[in-house]
Amino acid sequence: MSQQRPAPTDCPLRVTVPAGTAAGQALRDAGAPTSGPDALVVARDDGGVLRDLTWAPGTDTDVDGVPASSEDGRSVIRHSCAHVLAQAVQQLFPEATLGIGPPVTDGFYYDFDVARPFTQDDLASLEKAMRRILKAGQRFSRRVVESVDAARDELRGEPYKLELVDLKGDPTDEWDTSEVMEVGAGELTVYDNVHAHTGETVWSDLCRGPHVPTTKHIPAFRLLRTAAAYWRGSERNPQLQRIYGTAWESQEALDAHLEWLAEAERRDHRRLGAELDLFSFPEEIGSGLAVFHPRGGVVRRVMEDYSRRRHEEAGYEFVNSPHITKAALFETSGHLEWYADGMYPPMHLDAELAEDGTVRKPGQDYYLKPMNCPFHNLIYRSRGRSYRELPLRLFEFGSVYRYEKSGVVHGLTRARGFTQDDAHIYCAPEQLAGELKSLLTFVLDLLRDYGLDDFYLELSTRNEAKYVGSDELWAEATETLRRVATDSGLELVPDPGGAAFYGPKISVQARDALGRTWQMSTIQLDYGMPERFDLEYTASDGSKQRPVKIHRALFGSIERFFGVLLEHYAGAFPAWLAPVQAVGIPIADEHVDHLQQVAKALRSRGVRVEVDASDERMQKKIRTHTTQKVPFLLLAGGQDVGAGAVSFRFRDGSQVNGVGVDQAVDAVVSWIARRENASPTADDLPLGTS
RNA sequence: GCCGCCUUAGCUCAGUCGGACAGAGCGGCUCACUCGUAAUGAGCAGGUCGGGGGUUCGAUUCCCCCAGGCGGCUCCA
Repeated sequence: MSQQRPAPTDCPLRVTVPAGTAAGQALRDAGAPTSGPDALVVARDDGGVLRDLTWAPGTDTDVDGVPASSEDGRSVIRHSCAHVLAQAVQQLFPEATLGIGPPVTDGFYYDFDVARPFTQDDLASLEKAMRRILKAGQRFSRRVVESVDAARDELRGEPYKLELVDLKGDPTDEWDTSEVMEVGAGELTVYDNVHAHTGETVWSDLCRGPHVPTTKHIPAFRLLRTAAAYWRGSERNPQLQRIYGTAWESQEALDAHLEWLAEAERRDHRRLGAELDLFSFPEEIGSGLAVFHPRGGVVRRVMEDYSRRRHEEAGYEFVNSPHITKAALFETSGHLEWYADGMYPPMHLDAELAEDGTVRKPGQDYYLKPMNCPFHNLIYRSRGRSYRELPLRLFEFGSVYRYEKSGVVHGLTRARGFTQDDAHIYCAPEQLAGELKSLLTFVLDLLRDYGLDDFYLELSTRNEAKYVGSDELWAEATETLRRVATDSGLELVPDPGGAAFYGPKISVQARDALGRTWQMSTIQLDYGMPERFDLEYTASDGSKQRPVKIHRALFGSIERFFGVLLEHYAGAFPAWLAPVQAVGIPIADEHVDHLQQVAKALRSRGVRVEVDASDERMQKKIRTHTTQKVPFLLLAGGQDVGAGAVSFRFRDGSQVNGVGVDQAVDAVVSWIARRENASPTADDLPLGTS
């Protein structure tokens, strides 16, 4: 079921390039491919820097050829393709000025300042113009600009490029120009696109490079969509018009990528949610607020039940807290100070006016909760705590509401109301490392039980503009998390500035069946909240001590996790989670009773089973329940009834006929009980024909 | 929040360059068929063309506002 993007290849070819010889020449002499998906597009020098193939080292240098089909090769193709796009845009829209045009994961974009936004039709004409450019075989020719002033002069019609030139000289600016591969590090370079025959420069762009030798080395591309984007990523800046595209080393690779995109669209949880009758977002309720239908509700309940059980086994205690609270609680926690923008506005209650209209009683602001943790602090504080109680692990499926900006709401994965599987662990400082370690193991094990098994970790560190607490505590907390993360042996990716205001966090990123990554669990360290709420415990020596708090969500949000699993499984949930686990399909009416008996036996053992007694034809029923992704279809006709048997049909179309009813029931029940995440097929269900 | 696009039956979508009873497939319901592994046939019902305002003799169609959605940007406790 898993479908991945076209895999990059790597077929390194290393040669020694003699001083003064072009790297491309040396590689060609060594027999490097010059056409096809493995054709070299650039070279990597012995310092790891990517160079144009025309680059000629000053001394003898070892270089690697970089094939088009490698990750680096693809990036270069995409970057060059972005240039071709920009050239096409300025051909068709001469007034357009240029922003930046870097390669990104699976593609590239280029930003333009244009009089009117691009339309779909524009994309079609731009693709046409780009094909003409590719066909013309323009050469990408690197040129070092003598001075910053010369560059300014050359770029006088390009205000955004000028800004980049000026920024380059300003090391205090936080905008990293190298990241977007636009302006060179030590010097300013321009790439001229040179006509294949006349040698005339057709178009130029300020750019670090490197680039493919000629536009013929961009074998396949597609423009995908248009969007607006703020210049240099800040909403204080003007919005430019961005065009996204993708480019690949071959038509086949492009086609595979487009097919991957189409598969992602087919799996979109919003689409599957409607098709499988799982949930919806009624307009009447409001943006980002879902209702779960019976079938979605079952899946959710099973997900939650299993999680509950595992948490109980791991020493968690279950608590509950209300959805709204007076403002004071979020003043204490700091939410109103730091995150009021993300909260629904308050309800003002209980105010009373006197006869003359003056306020007699001021009233209170009540807020919908965006987080559960302040409530759990109150539970902790409800009585004195002993060190013997620690770690105290409080767990809640807590519904929270966050006023997400209208443009970011997205199905179940970014909602305004959702349920966190939220736990807060209060422990003594010396328990912290051990608790974090077992916590990470617990989290990963549980995610694996739901069928996700490809992880990496992200360490989010302090956002200097938004934090509370002392430097020492942050440093200590961050170091502790880093150690636990490193010890896990998983890949660790830094996320500077990504922490919440009260502490650093580790997040578990999971890759799904399409290779996409999702942030799942978060483990957050918090010294600040215990202080704000003045939480204490009595230590063994009778002294009062401050506990450390760990915030931890495993699914993150139930809704989001539901959406991720739905896409991961393309709607074909594992049998233990499937809303309907088995459907009985009679060949004719006279076989219904037999299947009702089978269904009764299954139901008595906890299986969610239905019998389709409608007067559709059997073939139609098979189709219906296959498209509904039911894992076990149990057919019965005259032969089965006569033999006291049923015939299995699975999602993949495989079948096992004439299985005795007892054996069939046992097989289904045990498959579900084992929580097998694969779809059952004739091959892996142990069924003998009776 | 910002930019662009979109909203026609439960779902997916035609259609109306401002003019006649707004169409199809799927789904639903009814009837017939009783069938061995992905769509049996026939009939019926179902739409204030997202909501409000404006322009016009006339608006589903043009304009404005609002809501909801989509793609991005920004944001993301």
